[in-house]
Amino acid sequence: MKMTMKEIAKLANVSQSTVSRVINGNTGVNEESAKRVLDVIDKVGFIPNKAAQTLKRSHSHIIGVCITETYNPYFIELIDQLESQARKHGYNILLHNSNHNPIQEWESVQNFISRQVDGMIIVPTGDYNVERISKLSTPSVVITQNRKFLDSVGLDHALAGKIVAEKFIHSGHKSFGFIGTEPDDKYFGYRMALNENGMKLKEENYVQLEESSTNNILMRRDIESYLNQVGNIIDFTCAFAANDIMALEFINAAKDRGISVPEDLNIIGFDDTYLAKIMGISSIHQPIEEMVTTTFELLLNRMENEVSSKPVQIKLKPTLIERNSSNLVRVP
Amino acid sequence: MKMTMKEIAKLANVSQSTVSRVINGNTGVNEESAKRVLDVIDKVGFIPNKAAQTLKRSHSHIIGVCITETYNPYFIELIDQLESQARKHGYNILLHNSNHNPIQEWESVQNFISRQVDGMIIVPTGDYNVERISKLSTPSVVITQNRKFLDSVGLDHALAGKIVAEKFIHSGHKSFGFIGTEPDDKYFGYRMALNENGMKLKEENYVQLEESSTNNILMRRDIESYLNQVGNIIDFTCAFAANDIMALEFINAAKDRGISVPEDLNIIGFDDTYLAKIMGISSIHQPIEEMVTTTFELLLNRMENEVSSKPVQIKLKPTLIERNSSNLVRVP
DNA sequence: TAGAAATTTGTAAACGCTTAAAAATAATTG
DNA sequence: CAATTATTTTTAAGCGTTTACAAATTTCTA
Repeated sequence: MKMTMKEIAKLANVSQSTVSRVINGNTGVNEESAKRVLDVIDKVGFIPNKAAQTLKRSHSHIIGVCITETYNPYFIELIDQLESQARKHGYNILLHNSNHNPIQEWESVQNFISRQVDGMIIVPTGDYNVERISKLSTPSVVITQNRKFLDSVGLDHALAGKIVAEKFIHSGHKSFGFIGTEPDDKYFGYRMALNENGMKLKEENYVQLEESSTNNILMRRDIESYLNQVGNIIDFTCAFAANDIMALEFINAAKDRGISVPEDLNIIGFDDTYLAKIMGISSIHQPIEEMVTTTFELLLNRMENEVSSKPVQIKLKPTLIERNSSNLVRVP
Repeated sequence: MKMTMKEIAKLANVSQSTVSRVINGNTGVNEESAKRVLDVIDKVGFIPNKAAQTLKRSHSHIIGVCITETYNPYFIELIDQLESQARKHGYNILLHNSNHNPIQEWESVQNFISRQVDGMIIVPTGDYNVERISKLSTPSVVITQNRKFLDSVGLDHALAGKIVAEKFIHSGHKSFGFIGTEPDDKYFGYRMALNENGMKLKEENYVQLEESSTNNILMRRDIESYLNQVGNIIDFTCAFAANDIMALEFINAAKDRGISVPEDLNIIGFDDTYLAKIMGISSIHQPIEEMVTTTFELLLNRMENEVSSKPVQIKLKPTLIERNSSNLVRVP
């Protein structure tokens, strides 16, 4: 049932190379024999073997994608964009999930190489592998904040922190919180902007979640334990959460203890996923479509033009989408 | 920089076939030459070309996965399981999204074939392509309710409907609603169980959403328009929603009009995604991990044993996870 | 209408690997 | 130690394409 070009050739009474020519756009093949070939092809249903094509042409039209998790809906929107834009450019996606594990990430990269991917798009687990990835001959771009070794596209997280800080200050808040895992650019940008405005982010107002609490049960547990620790008294009237899930979980946990949002507490999330949209949570918008478009521009450029210029770092501007959770009602 | 076996062979002073043997598990190759080869390999960093392997061995160790959408978080958990279980079995995932479009779905299948995938896992757009897929020589299994032409694994949706109906009846409800797109097995199972218990699902209590409202803005709009149509008077005290997003959106829309859940209205969703978990929505649990495990059992069996027995249909049992949204408080 | 030019077709090598079969080498045995 | 047998290595063909090059056919030109 699985046909090869050779058999098509025989059936159509032409040589294999003619069949090949017909398939790849007809250059210099007579109308009539082309038609004969096409007829045979669609009668017997021939589909060319891309493994052979890849071997011969030495490119696969596959792009390897490695992300770090799927729990955060942000990644889903990313996958979605990646898949559809790749298709638009004639590429397929080989999808891997590193689960934040650098070893798994490196294995994925090796796998990509062995599959002769034409390019890689990686949401890195950290800085562990980026340098050696940059040494590879396969072009890659990284979706994240600045990485010096590779083309990268990401959001200006520090600016995001600043925007949130200023929004809170402007609303009249005086005490501030932060909800997240390890301190990152968002956090530093936020804190710095507060300082610049004569405000302070107190140590004890950092609701720190375990890096590994990548699933909601653990995340909620971390939040509960914070709230217990402070005796259910939240010292801040507004907080910036490192992603929408955290924002939502915190809102829920607070609500269970009689603290309501936005009346007693303002919250701004991050990513602007559909979670935020559905639940009316203010959030920093990540322009995912634009990020992916840019990613492909960089990648296709390297792939098609074999350029080996200095890596370029693209930082997109965050915007604050205001919804109900940061509507000052009576807080300060 | 990209090495081939030939070059490794030269560097290690052996023939190509020896290199090949070393790579594929050493059978009948002398310790010493094996070591020499291995040394060269890890010095120069050789990674075998899988396109060539695929061509020669005529299998790719790739499984093609085609889903219908990514908006519903259910699919994400599915992708996640699919990817990790595939990897566990030594396969990679080529991911496509048909966006509910049968034409795109068929293109994906063709693409899979041309890439010599060893198997396909498909969440079908409907019945459009299943028959011709079953005619292909590549084994496939479909994740959905019963399909006669292919191995399939899915939940017993009718039973899910029945479980929900009985739960509502048992709680003392007298008037029932349904929120979903087109009528499906869930709906029929729900309605039938109601009838069997002397209850009725009124036509006007079917909150019908557009099939295409696959993104939240449209879904919310459909709900709003239903509520406006009935003058904000909801005639039912409990409703079964075809997925968790619909459940959540309906709860939010109702809440905005002063109808609160579970006090005035009980809601049970479907899929038991993390949305339901985070928001405390009762939901019919889809045992995704088990579904995927079963899927791989079926697929690997066909792939490895080349069996061509009758397609088997596996129907898993749904379970109701009760949370706050169906806690009877004062409704009937 | 012969010869040149243009078009169409076919032949064969190559892409990087695996593997059956042949060849070379080493180990065993009477 | 020659003959067998067992082990290790190499040779070469082939997987299904693409493509440079040569060969054949058609079309044009004087």
